[in-house]
Amino acid sequence: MDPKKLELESKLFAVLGQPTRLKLLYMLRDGEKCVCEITPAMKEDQSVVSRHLIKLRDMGLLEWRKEGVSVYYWIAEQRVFRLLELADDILREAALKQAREVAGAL
Amino acid sequence: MDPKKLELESKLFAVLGQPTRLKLLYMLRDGEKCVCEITPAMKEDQSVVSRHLIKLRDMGLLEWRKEGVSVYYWIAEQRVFRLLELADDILREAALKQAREVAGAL
DNA sequence: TTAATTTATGCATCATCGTGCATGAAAGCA
DNA sequence: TGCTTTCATGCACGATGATGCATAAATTAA
Repeated sequence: MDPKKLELESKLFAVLGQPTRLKLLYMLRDGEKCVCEITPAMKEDQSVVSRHLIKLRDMGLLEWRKEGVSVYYWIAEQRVFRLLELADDILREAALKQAREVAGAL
Repeated sequence: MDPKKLELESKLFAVLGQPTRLKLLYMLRDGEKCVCEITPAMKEDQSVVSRHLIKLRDMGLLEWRKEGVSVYYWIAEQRVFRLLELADDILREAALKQAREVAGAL
C-alpha cells in the first residue's frame, strides 16, 4: 500500500475525528453560513470555530467566500455525508455484533 | 444533532485517522493473520502493532481469535473498505478542485 | 480619521496520542 | 518444573492537538 495514500486518507479521517468539526459539517448541510452565525450556534469561542473551519477547508471539505467583513463557509463535497452515513451503518453493525456477543455469553 | 452520535462517529474516524492502522486494515484485507505474522511485515515494534490492533478491535472493525499462544485478527466489517474508497474519491475531487483554483489564478 | 465589527492568528496551557523498553500473563514444550 | 514463545500492558517521553485569551488584520460605518 502506497504510504502517500495512507497518509492522505488518514489525514482526512483525522480531520473528521473530532465531534466539533462533524457538528460544523452538519450545521452547514443546508447551505452556507458565516462565522458570525455559526459561532453563537456552536456555543464555542470564535477562535475555536475559526480554527476548525479552516481545518475542514484545508482538507477540501469546505468552500469559502468573503463578503465585507464576513466570511461564509459551505460544504464543498456533499459526498462527505455519504461517508458519515456509512460510518453510522458500520457503528450500528458493530453495536449489534457486540450485543450478540454479550447475550451469547449468558 | 445528537451529541452521542457525534461522539461515536468522531471516535470511529479518529481510529481511522492513523496511517499505521489503515495499513493494518489493508494488510488484513485478504484474510486473518496472527500478530506474529503482522509484526515483521509492519516493521514496527510488537507492542505498537498490538496496541493498534486492539484499538481497531475495540471499535468493532476487527474480530479476533486465540489459538495456542497466537492471536489472530481479521476484518469484522468489510464495509470499512467502502469507507476508504469513498475517502479516496473525496480526496481526488478535492485535489482536482484545488488544481483548478491554482490554474485559474494564473 | 476614529470607532466598531468580523475573522484569523500568536501564545501558553492542558490533554491526548504514538512509541520504545521492560515486564507481566498465558500457553506450549523439554 | 523450568524454558520459550506470543501477545498485552505499565511506564516515561516526545509530539501533536484542542482551547481560551489577547491581539492583529481587514472592512465598514460614523
